[in-house]
Amino acid sequence: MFRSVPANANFPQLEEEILAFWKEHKIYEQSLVRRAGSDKFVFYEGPPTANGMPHPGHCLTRAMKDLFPRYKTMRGYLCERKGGWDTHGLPVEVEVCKELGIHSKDEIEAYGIEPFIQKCQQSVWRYMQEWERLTERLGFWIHLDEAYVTYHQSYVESVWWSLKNLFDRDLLYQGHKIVWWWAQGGTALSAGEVGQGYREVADPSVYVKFPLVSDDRVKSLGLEGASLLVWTTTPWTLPSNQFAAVHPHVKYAVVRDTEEDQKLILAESLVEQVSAKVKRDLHVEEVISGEELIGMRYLPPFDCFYSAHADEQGALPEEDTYTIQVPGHAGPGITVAGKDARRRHYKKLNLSAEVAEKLVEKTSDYLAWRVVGADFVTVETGTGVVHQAPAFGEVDYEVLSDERVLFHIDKQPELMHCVAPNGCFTREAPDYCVGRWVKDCDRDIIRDLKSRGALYHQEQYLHDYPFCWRADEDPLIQYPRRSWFIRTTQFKDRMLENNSKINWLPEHIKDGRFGNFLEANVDWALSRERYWGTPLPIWVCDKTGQKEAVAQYEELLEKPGVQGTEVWAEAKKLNPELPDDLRVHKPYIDAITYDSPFETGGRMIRVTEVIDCWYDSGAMPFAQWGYPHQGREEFESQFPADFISEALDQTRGWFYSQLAISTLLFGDEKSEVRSQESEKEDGVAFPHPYRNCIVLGLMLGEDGQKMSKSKRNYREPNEIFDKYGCDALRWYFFANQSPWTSIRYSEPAIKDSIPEFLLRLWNVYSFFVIYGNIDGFEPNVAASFREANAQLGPADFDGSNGHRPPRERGELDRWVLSELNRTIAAVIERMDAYDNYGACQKVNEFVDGLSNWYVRRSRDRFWANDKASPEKLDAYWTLYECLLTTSKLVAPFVPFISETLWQNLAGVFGDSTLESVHLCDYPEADPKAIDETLSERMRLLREIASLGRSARMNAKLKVRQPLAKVEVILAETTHQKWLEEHEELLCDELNVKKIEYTKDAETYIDYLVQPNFKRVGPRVGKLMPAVKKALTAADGGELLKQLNTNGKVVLEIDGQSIEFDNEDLQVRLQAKEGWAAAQGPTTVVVLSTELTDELIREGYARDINRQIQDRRKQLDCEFTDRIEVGIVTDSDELRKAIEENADYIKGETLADSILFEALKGVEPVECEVAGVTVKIYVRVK
RNA sequence: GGGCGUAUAGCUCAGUUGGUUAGAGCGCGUCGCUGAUAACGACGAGGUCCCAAGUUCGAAUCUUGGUACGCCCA
Repeated sequence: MFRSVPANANFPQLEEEILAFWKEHKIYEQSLVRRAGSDKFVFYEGPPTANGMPHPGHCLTRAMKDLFPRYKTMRGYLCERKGGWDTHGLPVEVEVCKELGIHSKDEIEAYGIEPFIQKCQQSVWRYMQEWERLTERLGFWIHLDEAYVTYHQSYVESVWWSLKNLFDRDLLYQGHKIVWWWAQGGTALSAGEVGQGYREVADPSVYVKFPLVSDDRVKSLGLEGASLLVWTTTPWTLPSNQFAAVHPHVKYAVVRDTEEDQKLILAESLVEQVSAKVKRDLHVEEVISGEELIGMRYLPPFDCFYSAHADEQGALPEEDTYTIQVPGHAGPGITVAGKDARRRHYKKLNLSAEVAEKLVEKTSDYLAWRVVGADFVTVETGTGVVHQAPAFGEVDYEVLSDERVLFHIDKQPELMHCVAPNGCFTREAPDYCVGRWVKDCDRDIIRDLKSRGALYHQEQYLHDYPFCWRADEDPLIQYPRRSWFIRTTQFKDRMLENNSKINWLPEHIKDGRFGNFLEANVDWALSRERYWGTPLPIWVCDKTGQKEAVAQYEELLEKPGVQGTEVWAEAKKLNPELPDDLRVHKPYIDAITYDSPFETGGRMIRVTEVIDCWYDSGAMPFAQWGYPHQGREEFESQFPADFISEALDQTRGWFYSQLAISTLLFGDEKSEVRSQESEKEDGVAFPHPYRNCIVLGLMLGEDGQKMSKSKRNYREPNEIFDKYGCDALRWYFFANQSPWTSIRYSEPAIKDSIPEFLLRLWNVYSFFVIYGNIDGFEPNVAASFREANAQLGPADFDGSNGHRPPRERGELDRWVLSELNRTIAAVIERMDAYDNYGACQKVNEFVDGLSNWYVRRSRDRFWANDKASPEKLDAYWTLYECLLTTSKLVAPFVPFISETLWQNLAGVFGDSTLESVHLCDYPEADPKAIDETLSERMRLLREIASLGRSARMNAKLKVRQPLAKVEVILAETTHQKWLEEHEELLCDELNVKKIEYTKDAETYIDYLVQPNFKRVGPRVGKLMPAVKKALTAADGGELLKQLNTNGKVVLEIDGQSIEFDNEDLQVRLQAKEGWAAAQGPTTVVVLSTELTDELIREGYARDINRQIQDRRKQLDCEFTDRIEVGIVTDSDELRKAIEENADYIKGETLADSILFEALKGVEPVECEVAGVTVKIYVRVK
């Protein structure tokens, strides 16, 4: 006996039971043990941060991360799943600050870095339990107890190792980063913070003359005495000017201002605008292309640095590439682009060959105060000539960086500026500015320019400008900070190559968002002037400034003259609870110093910075194992990942950090680690660190807006689990849309998963169990296998009692088994392509067919009285196999309901079967079971039935009314004979007496012959419309006749004779007016609507039958209760109908007798049948 | 301002290499079934495939330009 199935499935409750079962029986662990030694399928968990509550978006990610490992495990792979937590970074600090009610770095330091760090460490786990519970409840199988944690010492040391590797290869360097700077508070602001502080303000906007230096080139172009007209909205940055930028492909006009008798250079398209502003005529004398201006020198408006450096030149390398030695490093040195760098730079700017050639061939150039080309220059406002102060603009700084790489590394343009970190001018600035807040000096600077005649025009300019979000009177400025960088740009090509081998889903990420991002790669600004993060493991000599990197805490302790370890020791003594991992963090690590190897008496002191927490996450492929200090074997066997999946926002986050780090560390011949992939014959180590990546869309709230707690536009995941269950949620994620569409959270849609799929499957299962139990269908008695751990594949039942091989079973059984196997094949094909959506559609179609065709058409067999009839047993065995296999098929998608099914259906075998469906192998399609012809035939049969119903509907003839016959016209008669053999089924389905396949179809229909566009189109090209017209105009029946006798049709079209064979033509059928008919593309069904009295009476009998059944239900009859019926009616016709069909009614309703009188002591029901009122009495015996 | 994506039925979404009746579910309407039954099924109505131009014998699909929305960056 199967366990009886509850009438109302309570999915959430069933799921809780399954969860308990999994836990108790360690099913996940067992699923791994079973695959020990199998090929690996490597999955990486992108670490979430547990310092916020999980929301439905996280459910999607975690469900997707669960699906493929489960699938691959069932397919025979060993897929270990190590959890992970991201723990460092600014968001954690911000949380703690909120809690402490403090903001600035000063306040943090006043509070004390030590307690602050400790608070950060605790805060990281605040919502840990919620996350763990969510993970478990979702059925996400992953090892949480062995999760990697980014602040753990082993993890930190692994990161250190990688950084030392980069440092030693000179891939880690110090440079400037332009940040949004709150000068009054002395701190940089994150993008998020800056974003909060924008408001509209009016700033002075000035047009300033930069006179050209009269060298030969300027003279030869007749530009002597001309000035560049430069525009800026930040006058205070003018003293720090280093370059003027033009767009190479913008036309610049040389204009004469007659009033001033002065030549000016500005973008041609802006001449009119500027002229209107200054209310003067500007006479265009000449127009030249921007690229011709490149390289011209000018006098900057202030002489803060000019006199001292104006004549300085740097060498432009003549070699394509050259090698430099890294100070303090032995070895071959590193290769740097020389002339190649210039070629690349000018190519990017799209310069004409001639100009580019000249620039590339130059051997030296001035370091500053030159015109440079830049493609960001626009001609919407200003003058088209842009003042460049690289210290105070990120874009400007990039110009400087670009310029630097053109020069020989010995002497490159340096960053020049005259503003201190407190936002006040330094002594290099003009006297009247020194020591004053920069913005306060704008007016004096303008006055100065005016007095010297350098100012051309001035106005107010309205724009959005950021202010500090906690001191809203303080404008932010962009300001350079010393920062550590990783030379990722040197690896751009390798990263692109690596990227090109990754299978991105959706595909457009590869060359779109991610590819573009890689193309625009800039060096990774690694350091953060913060507290809670992996400390940058670089120690600096206080005498010489020389540096070295350290890869391990142990290594540090072994340094000569090491001091400062007592700081940690004391803290630990004071508070023994302190996690040991903190010793590699600030402030303890900062205390550790040692003797300098570079100069006697020097001390090595750690730099103060921590690193970007994205680096932590990107280091996860090796750091999760503590590699290389430990876990070497694990890393090597778990790299690269076969599969990862995160949301779109990780493109510049985890997807990038992993790829960059992996390419830098393992992407080059010199790197010590070779991935498994590199053993392959082509020697290419790519792709790593991941081969397949599903990029999930962002999940929006119910209103289409971003999910937010305050808007309450989504439900807590737990509410969904409790209400609908997690299978419903999972199925909604997997089966409703491709995973990369940004999906709008929709509670009704989640709810719909239940009737649409889960309940449908459940009902079939429940049907099977109910009747299987009634009939005593017991596969355990019949089964011949005795092997332990059986998975109940089809072969296991061969030779069982009452079990016949499918080929001996009826057609419907063979059909559903064929569909089952086709589905298996399709699902595997889709899932191997990481297409869960396609797979789910296939599953859904099958379950629908199983429920709405197989079970429905098999009811008679299940209800047959003879419990031992072979047909009945066939039905049970077939349905049993379908359900068992389906439970395996859907196990990765809906792990709970599938487990419930399995445990009951396979449970009858006790210990000889696997105790969980998740331990089973995924089903394999049996090609022998697939019968495509049968599939096609059944599809046609169902289509005819559907058309028949449609025709009935149109003729308003309900199915309960029997009809004499229907006629079916097929355009394509291949399967007609087969269909004729299934007349009974169709008759039953459509409630008609006879089906006829009409020969002289033209009574009912017209033939419409159309070309097969796909075939004929390429052949006839432009004649296509004429062909279509000719075929439509011709007599379709005639064409068909020709086609049937000659195998071809020849038509004369536009003077050309064109031949069509069978496949070139498509025949459509069009029902003629006046018939109760319905048409499909190739089929028409016509009803014979004439009703005889006899047929009408049979319809009445069916109505009566229905009323009695209804009464049975009202009376809560058992399926097997027998009854007595009394019917009271005035209608002779109805009485006759009942008499004629008494056997039918008795059989259907289990009535022993039908009397035409009231039954004593029985409450009648009144209803209307045949247009008259009838009283029906039902007595249960 | 730049990059990427999205736009298809009232709603949520599919739509293969361009091929001539554009699909599903929900909702709505009509009906059926009544031994899966507080379920279930069938049938139907519902579409300017965002707009415009182009390529093509043929465009939801390809190209260009717009519009709206979203994300990322500035």
